[in-house]
This record gives sequence, structure tokens and C-alpha cells, in this order.
Amino acid sequence: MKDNNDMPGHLARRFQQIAVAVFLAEVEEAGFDLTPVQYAALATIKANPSLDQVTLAGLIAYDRTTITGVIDRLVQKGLVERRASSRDRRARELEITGEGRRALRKVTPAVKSAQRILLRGLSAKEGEELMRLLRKAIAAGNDLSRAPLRDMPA
Amino acid sequence: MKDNNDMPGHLARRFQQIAVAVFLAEVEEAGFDLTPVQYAALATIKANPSLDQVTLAGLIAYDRTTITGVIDRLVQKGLVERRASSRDRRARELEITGEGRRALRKVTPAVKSAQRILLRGLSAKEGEELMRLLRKAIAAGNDLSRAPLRDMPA
DNA sequence: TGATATTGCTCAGTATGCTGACTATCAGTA
DNA sequence: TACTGATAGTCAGCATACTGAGCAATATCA
Repeated sequence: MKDNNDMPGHLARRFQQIAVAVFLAEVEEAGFDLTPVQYAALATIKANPSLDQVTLAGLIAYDRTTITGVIDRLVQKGLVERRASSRDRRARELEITGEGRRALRKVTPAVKSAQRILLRGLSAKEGEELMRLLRKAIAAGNDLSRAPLRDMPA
Repeated sequence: MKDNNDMPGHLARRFQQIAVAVFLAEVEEAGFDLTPVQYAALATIKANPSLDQVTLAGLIAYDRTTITGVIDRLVQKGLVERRASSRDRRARELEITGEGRRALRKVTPAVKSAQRILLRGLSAKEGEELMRLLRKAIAAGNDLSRAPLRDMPA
């Protein structure tokens, strides 16, 4: 435990640091200006029409206070619309715009490329194993962060 | 690739998110107010007397612009001293204080505990394998981020 | 129904992390 | 030595993430 490299927490930070750098580089090369967080939100909004912000946050494990700013920026870029819910006047319904759909479609190859680059030091089998172990560790720790992953409410 | 759980980048973010939450919770329970970043900096400053900021950044893979604020806060807490270097008037030499040493010693059990909790969903063998795969992927991607890990200069 | 608790969202404040720009200094070389 | 390039550090600006507080609206239950 002397070395940082023996600390899973340090390795987590480094891996995430590289993941973000690779994502941004690939997406920028494809001519887009989207962060990993914005991409995940946009994809999830597209897959779940009329989603409210809290449910969105749960689906991708963001803090609800973080989501506000992320949506602000997606709205400002014209990729998402935010409107009051008719059923619950506290809630906002989110909808992807046509431009949002186009951006999502066009940027997807860059996102996939980023995932490949992130695992480029590993064999296919090792990459699978890494993902399996991460999923398992994350599942066990899900409720330890303020922003746990949550299912769609019934 | 439909699911976020198939994206290593997403898993990286979640794992790091949980790692930080666990770290802060354990450290706070031990009665300290130190972030993961501050802890790593403090431990590295202790291990390398008269370190300058750029070398410190390289040893723990921080951006040099991030280090400035981290050191500011460590200095403000009285855990580190920052003084001008005599050899190079551009550089600042960093030194841990007595209080910094005490804090580091007392907080170490909490840090170790956090690492165990982070891997609590995995067997010992799986934990080792996860760390091995992370190290391998990180090594292959080291130069893809603006703040790569660097060795001590000779 | 009326009091209470909960929920959806926002905001202020703090701490990473990054880009890009700038100053001061140092190092190498013509 | 004067010029050029590289280096150490800081700063402004932007985007996550979090804590804690607050407001408005809804849900629950005595």
C-alpha cells in the first residue's frame, strides 16, 4: 500500500481521467462539442421520452444538483427541450430535439471509438473481464454515493 | 453498446464516483477533512522532501494548474509549507509540516479502510485482477491525458 | 380536511480537472 | 552576450460533482 498503484481509488481516478480525455478528443475530432456527461444524458433522454430530471439522474447515476447544469447546457445548445410537466407541476419533462437526434447519431461512432481506445492496452478477453469486475464492484458500492444508479420507476 | 454498462468510460466514472464517496466518508468518520487528491499530494510531499510542484504533479498524474489550488488548501490547513526554491527562482519547494505528518499518520487507517470497502463486492483474487487490469489499461493510455504520470527526474 | 412528510428542482458554496494565456525565469546557442 | 525556446507557476473561464439549504407542489395519513 506504499505505492499509489496499489490503491484501487487512485487507479479509479486515473482510469476515469484517461477515459474523459479520450472521449473528448474523439468527439472533438468528429466535429462535436459534447462531454461524456452530456452524451449520456442526451442518449438517455432520447431513449425515454418525457423523462423528468430526477429519473434521468437515477438512470445514469448523476447527482440531481449536477443534472440541472448539464440540462441547461444541452438546452442552450438546442439539443434538448425542457418544459413543465402537466401531471406534476414540480417536475420538468425533457425531450430531445431533431438537432439532438442528429448530433447523437453522428457522434456515436466517435463514442464507440473512444471506448475501444480506452481498452487498447488489453486483449478482448481482458477488456471483458475488466468490465465484469467493474460492474461487480460498482453494484456492491452503488448505495455508497449520493447519486446511486436507479431503475425506471414503474 | 446500447447499455451504459457496456461502456468502459461509464463504468470508469461510476467506479471513481463511488471511490471518492467512500474515501470522504471514511476520512470524515476518522475526524479529518481531506480529499483523495489532498491525501495523495500530502503523502507524496512527505515521501519526497523539497519537491517542486511540477514534479509532484507528474508523480501523481495531476494537471499542473490543478495542483496550485490543492497546495493552496493544504498550506491553508497548515499541513504543507510552500517556499521559493533557492536553485530555481521560478520553482516552489514543498515541505510537509509536523501537523501534516501527524494528520497523515492518523488518517492512514481510514484510507486503507476505504480501499477495502471499494472492493468489498469482489473476492481477494478478483480485487487483485481488477487492479492488474486497471494498471495495464492505464499504462497504455497514460499519454492520452494532459496530466500523465511521470517518473522522478534524475 | 389538515398537518406532516416527501418529492422535484434550484441555488450558493467548495473542490477537482481541464484549456489557453500570461509572467518570470532558465537554458542553449548563434 | 543577445536571441530563442523551454520551463515553473499562476490565472481566468468552463464543466463536472458534491453538501446543504430552500421553495413549491404533491402525497400520506390521522
